[in-house]
Amino acid sequence: MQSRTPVSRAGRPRSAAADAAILAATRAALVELGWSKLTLSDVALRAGVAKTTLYRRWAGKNELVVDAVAELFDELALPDRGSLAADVEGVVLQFAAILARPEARSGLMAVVAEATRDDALRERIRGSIVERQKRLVLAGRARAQARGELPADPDPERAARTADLIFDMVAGAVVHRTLVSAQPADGPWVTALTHVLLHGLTTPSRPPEPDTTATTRPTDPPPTATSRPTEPDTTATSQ
Amino acid sequence: MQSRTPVSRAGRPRSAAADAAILAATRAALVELGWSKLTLSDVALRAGVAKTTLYRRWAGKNELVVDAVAELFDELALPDRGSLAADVEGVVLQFAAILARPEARSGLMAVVAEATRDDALRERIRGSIVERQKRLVLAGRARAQARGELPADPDPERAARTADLIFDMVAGAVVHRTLVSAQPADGPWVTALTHVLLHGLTTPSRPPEPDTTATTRPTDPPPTATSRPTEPDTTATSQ
DNA sequence: GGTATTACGCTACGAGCCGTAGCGAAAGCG
DNA sequence: CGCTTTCGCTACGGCTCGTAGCGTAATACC
Repeated sequence: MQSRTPVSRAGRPRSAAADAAILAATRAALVELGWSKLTLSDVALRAGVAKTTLYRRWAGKNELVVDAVAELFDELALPDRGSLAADVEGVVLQFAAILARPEARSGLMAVVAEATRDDALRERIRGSIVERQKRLVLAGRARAQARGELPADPDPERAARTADLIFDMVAGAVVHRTLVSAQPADGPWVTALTHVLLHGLTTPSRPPEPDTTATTRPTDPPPTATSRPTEPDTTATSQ
Repeated sequence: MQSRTPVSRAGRPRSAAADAAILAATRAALVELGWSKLTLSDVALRAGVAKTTLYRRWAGKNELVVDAVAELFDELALPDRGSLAADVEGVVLQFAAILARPEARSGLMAVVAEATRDDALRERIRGSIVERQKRLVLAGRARAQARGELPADPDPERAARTADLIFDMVAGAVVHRTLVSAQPADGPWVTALTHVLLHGLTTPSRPPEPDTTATTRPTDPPPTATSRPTEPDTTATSQ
């Protein structure tokens, strides 16, 4: 992550256990305190190490949190559910489950925000998280093309752009739904997302569901579980 | 925003000019310093007001930045370009232009990150920014349905969910593209996004070069010369 | 086993920001 | 003209930051 051991140098080696303890303590602190109230002194205390040890390994809060959050996304895997739509839904649900965890929510968005003014940090995020998970898109596309569900794209560069687009759409939608709209990315929502992604808005929803009532009505996902918290907000200032 | 004036109370009224100066100063500070290094003392200095005045109007950094950023999004408008695809592209390009501004980038994501641990702040964001701009989705859908480009949805609740989904997909994709992938949401990209949104991945966008000019008409930008903004980066990972 | 080298824990420190309190003065309202 | 509220200013305790210095612990090399 932050230390690549070129060869074994002389002297006392760094404790790998301390690394794990620090990253775990960082996630715990993110859960309890969130980004802005998280202090490195507190993380050091939780991890049972000295504050100076933290500064010897990470340049600051940003880099530490990136590494702590990146570990969360390594558990993503591409299931084989038999169809492209099912595969997409499976991955999106996994991604949503990770984003439902508070340490991922506050940590990820905060470092992304910081990365807008720090090129090195942004590259760290891209290398540690984004590029590492783009494999899911590539594998899913390849499998779907093998199944004949997606047209093969002979142009490799164009295919790369499409993969980037898919990643931005899927990851962005889940993040926005979870963090901004503050609603769960649950089964029905993921189904609707997948449908738009594969067939677009102009194609009516899937026809299964030998209905009980509708004639023209395309089936729709069951009603969402959680209702919306409609909180009045005073907005008055324009300019 | 933070104070709704029920009626004109007695006493010296708050300076509206100070409000504008403070919000402008906040945006300027966001550009120069970013979120984490922004201090309220600095904002007060830039705005030419006392620090205590800031605290009399806003509870803290979070609320101040939300209001400062919210003003940026009020300039969004739905153009009438004659077709749904063109309308969508127009709005998305406007949104991308706003997100290209550094004060929007760092400020918006930072408050979203903070909102993960602050329900009141999240509602403030939703009320001040998100819900206020969802009108674009509703208006665009209505116009497209009037044109016959989209099927009308008789179920209002289902229509609302679809509008939410569209908003999450579009806003999320632009945000992810701009802030995480760190690539411009420019014309070609927006065109591809719009195509997937309307027709899905299973519909091939442009056949691999059947003839000279593409068949699909409205606003068809050339395939572009694949600008790769690969930026050099140190990624000097630690000792 | 001895020595060099590095990591670690601990303490202490100046610097900066936070958020609040108190004061006198200024600016509208009736 | 009083009354009420805001404004600018100063000051303050409290907190966190990031670094320096020191003695100690753990390993590699000879």
